[in-house]
Amino acid sequence: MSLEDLGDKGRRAKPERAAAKSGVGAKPTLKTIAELTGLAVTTVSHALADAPQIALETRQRVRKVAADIGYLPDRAAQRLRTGRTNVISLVLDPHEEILGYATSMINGLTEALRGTAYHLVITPHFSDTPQIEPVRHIMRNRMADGIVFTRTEPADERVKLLMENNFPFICHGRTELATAHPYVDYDNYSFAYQAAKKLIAAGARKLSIILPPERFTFAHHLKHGFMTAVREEGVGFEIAKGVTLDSKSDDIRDYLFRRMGEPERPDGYICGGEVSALAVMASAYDHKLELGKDIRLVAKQTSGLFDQIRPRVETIYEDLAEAGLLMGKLLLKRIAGPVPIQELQALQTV
Amino acid sequence: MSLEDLGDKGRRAKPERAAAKSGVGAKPTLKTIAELTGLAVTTVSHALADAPQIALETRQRVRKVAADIGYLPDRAAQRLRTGRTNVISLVLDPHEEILGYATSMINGLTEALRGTAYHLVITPHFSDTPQIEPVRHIMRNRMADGIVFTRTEPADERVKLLMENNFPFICHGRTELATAHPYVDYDNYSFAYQAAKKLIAAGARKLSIILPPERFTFAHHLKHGFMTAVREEGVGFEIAKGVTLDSKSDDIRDYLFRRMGEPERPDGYICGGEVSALAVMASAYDHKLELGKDIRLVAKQTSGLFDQIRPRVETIYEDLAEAGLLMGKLLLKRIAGPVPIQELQALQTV
DNA sequence: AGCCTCATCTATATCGTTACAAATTTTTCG
DNA sequence: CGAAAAATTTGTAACGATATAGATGAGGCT
Repeated sequence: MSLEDLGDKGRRAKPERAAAKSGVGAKPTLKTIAELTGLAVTTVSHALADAPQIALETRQRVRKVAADIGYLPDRAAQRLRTGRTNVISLVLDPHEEILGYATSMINGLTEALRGTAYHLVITPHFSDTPQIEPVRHIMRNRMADGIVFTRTEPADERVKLLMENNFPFICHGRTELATAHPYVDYDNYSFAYQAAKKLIAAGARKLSIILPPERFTFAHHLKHGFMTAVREEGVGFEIAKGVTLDSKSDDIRDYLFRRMGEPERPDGYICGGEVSALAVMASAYDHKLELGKDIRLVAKQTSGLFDQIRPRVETIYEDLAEAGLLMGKLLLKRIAGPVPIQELQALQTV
Repeated sequence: MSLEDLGDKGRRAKPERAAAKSGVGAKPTLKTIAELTGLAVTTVSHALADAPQIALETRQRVRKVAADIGYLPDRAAQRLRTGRTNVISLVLDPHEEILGYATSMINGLTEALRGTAYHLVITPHFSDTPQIEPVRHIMRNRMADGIVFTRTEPADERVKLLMENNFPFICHGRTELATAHPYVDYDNYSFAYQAAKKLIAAGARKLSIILPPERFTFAHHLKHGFMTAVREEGVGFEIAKGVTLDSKSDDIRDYLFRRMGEPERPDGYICGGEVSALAVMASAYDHKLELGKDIRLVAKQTSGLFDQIRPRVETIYEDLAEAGLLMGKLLLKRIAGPVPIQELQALQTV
C-alpha cells in the first residue's frame, strides 16, 4: 500500500494519476474525462448530453473515452443539481397477503425500468400510520420522481394529493373521482361476472363471493360484476360476511367451514385470491363435500400455483407482472413529460 | 403569483422570505433553519449532529425549529458530500419461483430499516448477465452502503469480491470458503434430516428429495441432511434427476408423475419448496395414490399456504421474514462499523 | 491591564454535476 | 483583408450538506 503510494507519487503529475486511479477502482468523474481529453468539464458534460453546440467529433471522442473508462454519472450530484432523483418509489403495504402479489409487480416494474437510469425503491407503508403519509413524505422531500401504489380506494386521498400537485404517479386500481387519473387496473367486474356465469353454467344455484375490504374500489367492481350476473340468471347469492380477502386465511376457512355446515349453503364460490380459494377447498374437504359436485369454485389465478392444485379448479388469470410492467412504462412516460391522461390508463382484460 | 412576489419584495429582507417559503411547501434546508434561528449554516449542521462543541441550549433550540418546520436533510447533498448513500441494495433474481420468497424477505428488511435513514433499493439481476455484475456495479459506483443477496454458492464470487473490498454485505446462505463471512442461513441440513426421519417414522421405505440446483450451497446441505438420515436408517433413497426446485412447476410434476408410474417408486418425498410439494400432491392425485398411505410428504413451509392445503401435509417452517429482519439488522450493524464476523452470522434453527 | 484558555460559533472549501453567460476560435463574405 | 456571424469551447456559480480550520468573546490568571 505505502510502497505503491510512493511509486505513484514518485512518477509525475496529475493527468496520469487520474488515469491510474480510474484504472484501479476509483470512480471516474467528468473531471477524469476532462483530463483525459484535454477538454473542460463543462464541455464534457455537454458532450455527453449530446448537446448540438458541441462538435460532433468531440461528442464522439468524449463518448468513447467515457465508455472506455466506464464512466457513470454520479447520481447524488445529478440529483442535487437537477432535482431529478431517478428513483421510482413503490409504496408497499407489508400486509398484502396475496401470494407473490408484490413480487410479481416488482418483477414487472424492474423489467420496465431495465436499461433506464431509474431505480426502484421500496417504501413501506406501516399500518400504524395513515395511508397518505408515505406519499406525502415522498412528494415533500422529493424522494422520487414518480410513485407507484396499489389498493386504490374510491376517493383515494393519495390520488387527490398527487393530482393536485401534478406529481407523476400511477396506481393499481381506479378511483371513483371525477377527475381522470393514471392507473393500471384489472377488469374485476368482468372477472366476477364471468366467474359467476361459469359457476351457474356448471350447475351452481346459490353463489357466494368473498370480497376484498369494502374500502377498496375493486371490491365494488367485483360486487357489481357478481350482482349483475346473479340478477341476470336469477340464482341465489350471498356475500361472505365478516371475512374479506384480507382476513387471515384461517379465519376465512373457519367462516367457510361454518357456513358450509349451515342450511341453504351456497354451492358456488368466487374467490378473488388464491389463498381464499384454497380455504374454500379446505372447508369443502373438511366437510367431505365433493368439489365440482357439491361445491363449485372459480378462483382468480395470479401465479402458477393452481396448475398444481388438485382437484383441478377453474381459474381466471390476472397477470400481475404485466400490470407492473405497464405501470412502469406508463409512469416513465409521464415523468418524461406531460401526457394526456387517457394515455396513462390501462385496463387489463379478463 | 406576481402580486405576491411584489408584496414580498416590498416588505423587508430575507429571513421572512425563507419563513414564508418553508411555510408553504418549499423544502426547508439548513439555510432555512439558519435564517430562522439567526445562526450560521455550519452551526445548525453541527447542532443537528449533536456536536458537543455547540451549546446545549443552542442544540435544543435548533432541534426544535427543525422539528417544527419538518426539516429533513437532503439525501443527495449528504450523499455527495459524505459518500454515504443511506441505501441498502437487495439484489433480486426475478427468477425466484418460491412463492413470496422475495416478499417475505423484503418485509423483514423494511422492518429492520424502519426508523433508520436507510432505503431499500431493489437491484434486479437479469439472468443474461453474470451474477457478479450487479454487485460489482453497486460497489464500483457506490450505489449503496450495503448489499443483500440470496442463493449463495459454495465458492460464491460475490462473497469473494465483497470480502476482498471490505464492502458491507450479508447473504442468505453460506459459502464453503475458508474465510468466514456474514450470512443468515436456515439450517437446511437439519430440515432434510428431520424431514427424512419423519417420513421413515411414518412408514416410508424409499425416500426421494427434490433438490435446488447443485450450484447453490443449500443444495448440499439438504443433500447431506438427507443422506445422513437415510444411511442411519438404512432405507432406500433417490435424488430427483433432471428437475430441481427451480424447474418450472409443470416440469416437476411431469417428472414426478412419470416416476410415480414406474416400479420401485419412492414412497416418501421431501420438498424444499411449496410449489414442488404441490407438484408431488398433484402427481399422487393424478395416479390415484393416497397421500399419507401410498405416498408421504414433508414440505418446507414458508407461508400460510399449507395451512389451507388438504389433505394436511406435514411441514417444517422456515421464517423468511425473520431472515430478512435479521439480515437487515446485521447489515446495519456492519455498516455502523467493524464487527467481528461471527457476530454477523446467524443460523435459523429448524 | 495583558495574556491565555475555554466554550462557542463561523467562514471556506468541497463533493460531481449542470445552467447560464461569456470567451474563444473558425468561418463567412463584402 | 478585416469585420461580422457562426461554431465551438470555457469559466463561474449553484444545488445542500459537512470537514477543516479559524474566529469571537467570556472568563481566569498573573
